[in-house]
Amino acid sequence: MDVVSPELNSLLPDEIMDTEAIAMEEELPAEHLAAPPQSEPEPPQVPMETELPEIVSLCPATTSMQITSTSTDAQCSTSSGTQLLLAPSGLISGTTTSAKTTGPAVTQNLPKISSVTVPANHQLIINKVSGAPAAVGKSPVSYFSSQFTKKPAVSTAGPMITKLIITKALNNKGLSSPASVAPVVTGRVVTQSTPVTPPRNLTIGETVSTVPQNTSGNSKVAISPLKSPSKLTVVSMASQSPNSPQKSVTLPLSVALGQQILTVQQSAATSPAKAGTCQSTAQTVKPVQTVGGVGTSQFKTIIPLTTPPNVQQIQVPGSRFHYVRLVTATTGSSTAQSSGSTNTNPSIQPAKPVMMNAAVRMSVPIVSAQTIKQVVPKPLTSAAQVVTTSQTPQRLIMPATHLPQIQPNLTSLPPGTVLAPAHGSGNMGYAVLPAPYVTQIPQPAFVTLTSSSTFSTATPIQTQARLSLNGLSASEAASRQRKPCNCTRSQCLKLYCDCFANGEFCNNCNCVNCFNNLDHESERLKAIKACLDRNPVAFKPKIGKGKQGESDRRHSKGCNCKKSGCLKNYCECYEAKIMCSSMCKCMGCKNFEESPERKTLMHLADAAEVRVQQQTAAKTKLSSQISDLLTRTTPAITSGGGKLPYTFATKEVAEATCDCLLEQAEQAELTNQPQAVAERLILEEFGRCLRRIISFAGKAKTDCPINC
DNA sequence: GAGTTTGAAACT
DNA sequence: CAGTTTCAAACTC
Repeated sequence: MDVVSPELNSLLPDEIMDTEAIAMEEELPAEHLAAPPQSEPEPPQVPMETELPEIVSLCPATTSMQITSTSTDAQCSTSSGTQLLLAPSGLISGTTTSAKTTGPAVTQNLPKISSVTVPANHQLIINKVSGAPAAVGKSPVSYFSSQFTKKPAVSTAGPMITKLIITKALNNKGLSSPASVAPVVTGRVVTQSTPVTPPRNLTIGETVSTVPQNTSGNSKVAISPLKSPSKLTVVSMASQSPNSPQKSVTLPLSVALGQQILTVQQSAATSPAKAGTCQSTAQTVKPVQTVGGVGTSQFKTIIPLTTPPNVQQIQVPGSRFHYVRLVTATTGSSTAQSSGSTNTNPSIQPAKPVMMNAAVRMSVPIVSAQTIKQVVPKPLTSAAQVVTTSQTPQRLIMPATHLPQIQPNLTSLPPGTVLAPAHGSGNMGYAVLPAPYVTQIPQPAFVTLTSSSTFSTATPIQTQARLSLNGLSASEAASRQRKPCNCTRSQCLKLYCDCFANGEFCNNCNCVNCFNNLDHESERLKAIKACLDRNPVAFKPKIGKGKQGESDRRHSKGCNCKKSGCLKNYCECYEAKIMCSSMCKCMGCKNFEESPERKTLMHLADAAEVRVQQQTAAKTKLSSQISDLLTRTTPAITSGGGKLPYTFATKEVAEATCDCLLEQAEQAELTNQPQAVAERLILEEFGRCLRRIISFAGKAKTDCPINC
């Protein structure tokens, strides 16, 4: 599968990138769109992902549109009749049957879609379908359905841009394990389009095993068009014919989630011939986990959930992530959720049962956008295994119960919002995790994605990608992890709480009576809903990212400072390192371009930063000098079997040591350390110098046994 | 670390 | 929508 490089992706038109510019649901007339050319024969298999010469965006105003992919190289195939159901919000689900299969909660009231990538040789027809799934929301739901229709392949040259989508049809029905969960991964897919070139770097190994049951491939893909993720790409729509034996698919998918890029590879015990095709199969889903990487990186964990038969979701956290949803097709009769029942669009067919079982791990280190690195295979053995490692910011996907109520506001949820199926009830439930203020909060993150089928021994491939986040380098992002909150009264369920506001569970915080955790999911959901009721964009990033870079960043709402002059961190603009704008209602603002106070502050900050860098460099240099001197100095004095240690304390070494001590003293002074602390630091530094000298002395002794 | 200041969020 | 209160972070001592 070919994916477009991040650079190319960044060049995409804003219309495509900016989901806000695309209003789907609300702006569209209620009337149905023309029925998709359902009659048009579908090839048994449809390329799962294609290279598109151009990016297709779904325009809100259009009642009916047809998107055609002219690219070749389709790698994934879907069975005929495969449809994409596009939730207004940009969630996209594919199904071969009807709107029934569409998870109501997912497709409902999600107004924006940025773009869709259609399998090569196929046309994507998008229709608006009115009618609310009975079980779903309070208000009638209108949504769009799309259908892939085969189209003549057109060869294309040069890099193509493909937008994200990872899809998997899931269905628990017929599976032995009711608790199985279908993992859903979503994100922007970025692939490099060289047809021949295998996907690089990030890979999600996904093994899929088919089930003999009636599991014609139905795959739904729910994609959140959240702001940043504006680029949405439907990558895979796979369906497998019911009769086809177990087919496996090795399917590389590149997925860029927000700024994060990762390549997804599906592999199944399949014949090579089948490679490159995406097949939806009955699968049981393994718990999905995202594992955070190292050090400061942020990792997220998805906890295995019991899910309702047809809905599986996974969220890939991380700021610019969109929630992706893998929806299991339901058996036509039972589940049928409502969306189908009310559907007036004749083109929509009942969904076929699909089951899926997979474990997914994602590893997406965020670093440089241009850099995509390494793939490290890491098999997952236990379906129930929940992996998580590191320390800090964790993002958990957890079961929730009342999401339908929140659904209408899904579009307001920030990237990274987590939707997870609820336990028990047949109703769709989600845990909603709003994402961070993207532009404000660095998200050092390593997300590991791995998916493997339960029945397959194929080794999942773990990949990593490094992408820049909000213009921050990896080190910056890592160094600016969110602070633990100290909430005492809000139960961490109000926007006062940074954790909550950023869509994260409290972890290692100092809060009191915290409800922002797995144990209080219902309260948390209510709180989220309340926040969204008050402000539909409560979880959206406050600082918009300018098209041209940082200079265009501005506070969406503006500050309201009165006493701080907007030159303290009380001011959200100043805190975000942006200048106040006309949006602000501040008084006595000094946070503007020509402000002398601001310039002074900036200079001081710069000077301080330079100072720190100089000190670090000086210390490093001195250390290296000491080491160098110790290695080069060869005193003539020897004793017995070797040189006496003190003979290494030459004048140069002594001077360098003194420099180190002075440097340490200076640092202590600069940081206003008490004298006692300063003395201790100096002594410790001296100890380190001595150890180094002794170490080299010992080394020299052993290194030159002849002379010594 | 305790107390104060500040402005966003929440409430009326 | 404006005024007030609540809240937690930022800041000061």
